[in-house]
Amino acid sequence: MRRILVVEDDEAINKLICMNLTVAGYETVPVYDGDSAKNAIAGGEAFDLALLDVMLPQADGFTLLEPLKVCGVPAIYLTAKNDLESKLRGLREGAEDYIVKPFEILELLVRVEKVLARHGACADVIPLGEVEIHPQEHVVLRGGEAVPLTPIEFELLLLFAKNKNIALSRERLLGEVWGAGFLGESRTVDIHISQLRKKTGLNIISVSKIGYRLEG
Amino acid sequence: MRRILVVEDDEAINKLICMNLTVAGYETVPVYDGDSAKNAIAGGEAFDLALLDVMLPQADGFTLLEPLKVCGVPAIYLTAKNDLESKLRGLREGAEDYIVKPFEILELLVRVEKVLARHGACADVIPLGEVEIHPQEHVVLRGGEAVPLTPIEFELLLLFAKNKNIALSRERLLGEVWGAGFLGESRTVDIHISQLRKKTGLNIISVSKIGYRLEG
DNA sequence: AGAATCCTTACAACTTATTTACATTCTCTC
DNA sequence: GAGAGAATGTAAATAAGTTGTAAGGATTCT
Repeated sequence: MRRILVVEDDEAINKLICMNLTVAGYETVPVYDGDSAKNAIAGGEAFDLALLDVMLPQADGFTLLEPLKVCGVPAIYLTAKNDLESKLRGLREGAEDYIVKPFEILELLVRVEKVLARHGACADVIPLGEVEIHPQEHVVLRGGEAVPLTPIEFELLLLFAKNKNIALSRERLLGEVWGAGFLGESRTVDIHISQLRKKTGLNIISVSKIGYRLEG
Repeated sequence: MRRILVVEDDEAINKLICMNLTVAGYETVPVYDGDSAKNAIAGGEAFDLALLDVMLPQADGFTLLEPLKVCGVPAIYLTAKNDLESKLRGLREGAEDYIVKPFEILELLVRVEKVLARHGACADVIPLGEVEIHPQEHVVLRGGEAVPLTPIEFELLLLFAKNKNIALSRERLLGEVWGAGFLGESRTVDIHISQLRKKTGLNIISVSKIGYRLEG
């Protein structure tokens, strides 16, 4: 799910925006002044997009562009004034788009959609401690280094990542990774788990008589 | 120098736009109705951007989007009416931006600049290490030397270039390069990959059981 | 007809999966 | 808490499956 930072001091407008974005299927993080916005950005939470009011208490919208750029988060400006100069400044300094209030909420949604589509390709990582899974690339990194995983190992890891801290039975693992029709009664699952542990260093715990659980 | 197609039936506005773009250092091609626009687009002249009035004699602006998309030319819509529905339609169907008349010429210039900056990287040349793809000219260079690629090889390469570092399944490759209805179950994809590797020297990695990934 | 391109076949080289086997750890009862 | 028995960990061997690529025949384009 895409996370959108909404920086807007007018509470009513902020809520309106967040509500509509939520309905449209986005996760929103509302923030009401420049400093809180800075903290949110610096705080390590990864956002896919920021909506920025230009006129803010404390830091104004423009000063937020720089830290956002560093993190690779695109921004759309909102402003009450149809002021050419501030439009130009925003766009020139790296904002992806600019919308003048009062705006139609639908137009906002479409512009959000477009900006996300343009930036979309790169926002797909599952972090797991020092390990990162990149499903699109079909690549797993450990401390920045690529870990060579076989197809079954990759599928297994993905399944564990999606069910962190949940015990998965051998039957379930066989069913989801190998497919329904697996015959040979054996220790197959255990061997692959062993390999996964060795290669990724992840804390995959055996749950006696049941199966395994990824702790994290 | 960037070439911009200006499609606008109002002669005064068209001239105004062209003049300003020219001063800003662009080459402009003014056109005054939908059919002439279609001809210009089909005529093989490569444009870097199109400014499209929505309300045109003959073809309306929307019908021009499709041929532009095929050639990879981004578009900005211009319209006299602040009409939400047409805005949404334009953006959804692939326009890069939308400007409502009367607009400040400076804002137009900045938005043109931004769209060109976004497309600049991918429209003309796609660099891939010592290999360069020129999509418009349908040419691939390796260390300055032309590499003779067959049509399928070229399409494959383009798809990989657009999805650098993303694992593409054989099914996806077959679907996008060969078209939906490909029957013969076979090793066809692998053979063409093999050729591509040999001809371009690119690092196309096999992703076991899945397909291939271009690393770069 | 000639040339280019594409697909299939075929087999070698390589990668991955499973089994076997034994060491180790865990669990549960007494 | 000790010990028997069951469950798990894992190395190595074997089996199964995938991929690389050369060669040849079919098809289309010129």
